[in-house]
Amino acid sequence: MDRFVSHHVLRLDAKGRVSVPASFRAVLARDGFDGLYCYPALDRPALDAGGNALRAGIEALIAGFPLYSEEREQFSLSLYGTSDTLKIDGEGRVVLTDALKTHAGITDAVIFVGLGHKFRIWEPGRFRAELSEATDKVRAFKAESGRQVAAAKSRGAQK
Amino acid sequence: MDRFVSHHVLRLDAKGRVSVPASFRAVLARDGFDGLYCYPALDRPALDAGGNALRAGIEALIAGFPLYSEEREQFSLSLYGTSDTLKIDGEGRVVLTDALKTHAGITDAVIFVGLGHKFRIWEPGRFRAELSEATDKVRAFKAESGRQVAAAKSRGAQK
DNA sequence: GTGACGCCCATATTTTCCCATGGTAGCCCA
DNA sequence: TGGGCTACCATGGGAAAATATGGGCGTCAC
Repeated sequence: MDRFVSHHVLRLDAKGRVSVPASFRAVLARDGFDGLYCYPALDRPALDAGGNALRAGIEALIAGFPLYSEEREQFSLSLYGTSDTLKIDGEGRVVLTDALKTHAGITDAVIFVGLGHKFRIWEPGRFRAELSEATDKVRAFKAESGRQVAAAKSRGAQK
Repeated sequence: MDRFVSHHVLRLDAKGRVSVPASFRAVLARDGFDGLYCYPALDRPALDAGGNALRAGIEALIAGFPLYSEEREQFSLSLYGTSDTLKIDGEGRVVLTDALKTHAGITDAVIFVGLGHKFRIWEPGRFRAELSEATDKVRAFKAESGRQVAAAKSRGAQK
């Protein structure tokens, strides 16, 4: 497995620690990253997290802008400036910073959600809303492509 | 054989394990996938499952959207976030997660139905309902085609 | 001091691995 | 053709390993 998949609910303990799901840790280990690269998601109350692959992607994005350009400065600030590299303790747990927890509204439990090359950390209640919205979109997309295929076929048949 | 065909009813044991039908395991082995890629079917109370082929299809769908686009984020969330890569034990059994069982209403038995490149897992009662509905549709379609052919013939049209 | 943090150990589950058993389908040989 | 024989399959259960979680304690900064 080299992809983050599935989702897991985990609780924070009294010291604010959370276990990173074992399957996600396995992906991080394969990726050769010791720690957890984590930053607030740009446009939603959640956290993006991952290992080298995620970090390299961001680096590439920023490297795409010319040195000293305004965009580059802004992207660097917004992405690097708010990122943290969290330590993973011997038991596979991390401690989220206050800034991260505030951004996602996290208090005593979180959901880790695999997105393939990275994963996202949510406050459980907010996650459910987001998931059902995304699922509706995918369902609509599927229904739409079904109609297009049917239409293409009937055009072919008439021809 | 490199296609999932036929259907098999199997029971869950006290630990929640189910044997994957041997013929399906053979297809998975040929596909070179160690484990079972499984997720809730979008628009019915069943589970879709398969190996690399299935997984690659989903990956291709997601890769079709630009990185960081809203669609990509939502598709990843809904598809990867609800997928599981189940381990297959030495005897060819898997354990379905609670989320998967809930989606399909599975309690103590399931039916595996081959669909060619993937297969579907149902709670047996729901499958029977789905099957009879599908059969009615096919029957109606066949009757309708028959009428069209007859009509064409009566007009004297030739192929 | 005092609080935050890193590191270590404890423990209840859950999961994984291994071995056992009964049933069945196919096969071989008389 | 019929009677075993064998191989494989679905299923059951026990024991070992891994996981999530809780807590103790020393260190370092302030």
